[in-house]
Amino acid sequence: MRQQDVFKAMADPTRRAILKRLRGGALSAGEIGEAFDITPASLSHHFAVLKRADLVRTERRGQYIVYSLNSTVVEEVTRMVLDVFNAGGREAGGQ
Amino acid sequence: MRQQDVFKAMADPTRRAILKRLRGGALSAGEIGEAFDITPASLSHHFAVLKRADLVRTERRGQYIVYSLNSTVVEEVTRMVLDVFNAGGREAGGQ
DNA sequence: GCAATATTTAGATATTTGCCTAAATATCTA
DNA sequence: TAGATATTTAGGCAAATATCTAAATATTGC
Repeated sequence: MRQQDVFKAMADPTRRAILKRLRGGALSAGEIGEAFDITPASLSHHFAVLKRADLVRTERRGQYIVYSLNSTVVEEVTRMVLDVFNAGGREAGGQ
Repeated sequence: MRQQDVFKAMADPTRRAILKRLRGGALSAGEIGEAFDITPASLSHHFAVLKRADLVRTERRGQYIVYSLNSTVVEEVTRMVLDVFNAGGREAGGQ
């Protein structure tokens, strides 16, 4: 999980909204897309960014592909934030 | 402190490195710049982004302009991350 | 006040990003 | 296997971003 990918992924409002939609549980790509006025192709691009950052996991369920939050994410992203600002006293660099 | 500005600001590796340089205490623009192979003008642009996100504060000290981390930042940014992933049980939305 | 130093602003250029349409791929059902 | 549905990939365009050089602004010390 690279800091660069994670922060880049979270910098887009649509992607943050996708993550928030997933807080309630796993959803298919189509179900996620219902909330956005954007083509499926563009959505798919955002999914790819979120996956590369390892913020979401996917699983094919028949015809659908189901997305869910990577459950370890909160802790890891929080750690990254603390790393940048040095809270927690560590000096180690996350890059 | 808008989520959009904060996450955008943190998405750039140079800006994260600037923040990390400031963990040790306040530094002038020039002192910060010593660590980067980039023109003062480009640095200044990054400072503006960090200031707009309210991640850093500035103070003129004679000829110099001194940058420091906004000390309330760690808590606020962490709260934003938790908001996106819903840790902490809140439902309220940070936009 | 002038020259020197520090920083920002303006304007230009190259890269990246987000979105679209069209086409490809995967799975289901008849 | 053919047709329908769900999702991704490819290719292109416009807007945003990161960088540069040059010029402007602010402050110090003589």
